[in-house]
Amino acid sequence: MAKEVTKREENYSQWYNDLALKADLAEQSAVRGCMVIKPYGYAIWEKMQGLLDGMFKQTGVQNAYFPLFIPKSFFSREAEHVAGFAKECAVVTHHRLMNDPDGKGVVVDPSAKLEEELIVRPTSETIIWNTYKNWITSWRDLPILCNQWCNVVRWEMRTRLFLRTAEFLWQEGHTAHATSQEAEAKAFEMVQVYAKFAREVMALPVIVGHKSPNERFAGALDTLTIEAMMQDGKALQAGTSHFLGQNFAKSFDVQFTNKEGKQEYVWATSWGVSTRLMGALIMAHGDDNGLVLPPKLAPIQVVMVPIFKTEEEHNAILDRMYEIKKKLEAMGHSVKVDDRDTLRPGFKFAEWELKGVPVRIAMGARDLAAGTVEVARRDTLTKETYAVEGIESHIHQLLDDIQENIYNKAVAFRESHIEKCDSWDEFKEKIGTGKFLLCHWDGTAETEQAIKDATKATIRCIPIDTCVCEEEGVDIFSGKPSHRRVVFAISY
RNA sequence: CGGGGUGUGGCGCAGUUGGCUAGCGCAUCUGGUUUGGGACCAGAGGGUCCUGUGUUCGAGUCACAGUACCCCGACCA
Repeated sequence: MAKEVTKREENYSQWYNDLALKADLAEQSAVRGCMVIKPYGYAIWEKMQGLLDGMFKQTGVQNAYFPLFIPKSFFSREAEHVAGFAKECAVVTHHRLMNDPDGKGVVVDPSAKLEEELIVRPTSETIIWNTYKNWITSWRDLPILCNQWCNVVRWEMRTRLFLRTAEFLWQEGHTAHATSQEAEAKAFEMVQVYAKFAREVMALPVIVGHKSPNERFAGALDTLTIEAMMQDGKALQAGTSHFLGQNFAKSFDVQFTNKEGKQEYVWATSWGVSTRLMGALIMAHGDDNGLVLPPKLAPIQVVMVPIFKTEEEHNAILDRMYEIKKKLEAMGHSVKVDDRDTLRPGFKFAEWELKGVPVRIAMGARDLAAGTVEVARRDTLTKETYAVEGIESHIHQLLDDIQENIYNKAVAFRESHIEKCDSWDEFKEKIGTGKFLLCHWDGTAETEQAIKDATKATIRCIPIDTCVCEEEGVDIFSGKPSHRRVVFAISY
């Protein structure tokens, strides 16, 4: 069958790659560093999109769309921002192809050189702020709360399926406010939206916190993040929300007349999550049998596999299954009846497990006679037999249980891989073993850099809600006084 | 861009000190038997051995160059 997924212990990278490819989520594209998201994988992304979008709208955010191409000159407006992105951009230099005069194929027409090069957006702050300039004149125009779902391109040196591809899908929210306080509050509100989504929908426990100055987004005054732990103990930044201050407003000269009639620069935020969340899902919940999807994101929540010997038997079982399907669908669940008569049940079981379907219902001749079904849950790989009568309410409850169990399992994993650490020797020893370490830090970039150089570990965040970290102590590296612990980890 | 590795039917691989008709497993197709955890038997189809140059009577195998991909760093959502 060659469908088995590599064991996690042997090579985590390989395991992850196999899982993403074999579970039918994606495949490597012919274009370097890019990926093809297959229908099954995209269905999961669509669910994420839909649920997130609903949450955004509840906070007053509206969707809009801005151009893919950004004139090169826009990037030179915000000095810090360009330093963060200029090195890894795809650049459009020509607008026409021609037949190769020397032979076959096509070449770039040298006469079609662009006056000014266009950059394929790596993020849209610049073009959006250039646009906002036209939208904002008075305090009455504020706030502007826009989000766009789009693709962006960053020419990364090394790519990794879902986690770091040259092109990826994401949403980027960009807001404009009259006051610093309002903008900061918005940045905070949005990171909390991400945390809620991660915890309640993705069943992914995350730590919310501030980034250290070193790890901040290029051009931001403050970056808020949700940090998740993968099953190898490494950290993954799953979403960010930035308080941009007046940096972009000043670069693009976006001023408004306030209530006192004075000109003032606008305050900004931006925030985003990407298809990297798909990577988080795979790495946080997957096991050696394949993907484990939280019911709220599973494109198929319940799969039904008939077990039969004859066509009559098959049809009889399918009839019963469609009845159950109808009831479950009426309750809002997505159900698939696997009526393929060319494959054996064992094959189907393995295949749906690989794809992470939360609940499987099997029904054979014995069940048909007894009025029962076999219900298997993906998260625990356990099976139980139930009466068909009233099965739908049981399944309904079971899906909730699975959602909760997957989350609890991930929380338990994280709790067992996170600890306080107050000794530098201990830190060096433990940080490489797949743990988050809560340590005192003196707040300086120098210390952070020194620790990174020595161990590759970075400050993932200065947590604000997950653990009690406000306490006096001394920096683990420098020995200087510190008022709180921060999260150190090796990251993706 | 540095260090390492790999390119052989759709996928995964073997191929000895260069040797005669390039193999194996999976997948595919046909027929039959099967069907409560990835079926079995029989038969069939499918290859510019990454590209180029060289060495040689003879290259999948050796040399050089190029190229693609993977892994480890630096960079990053």
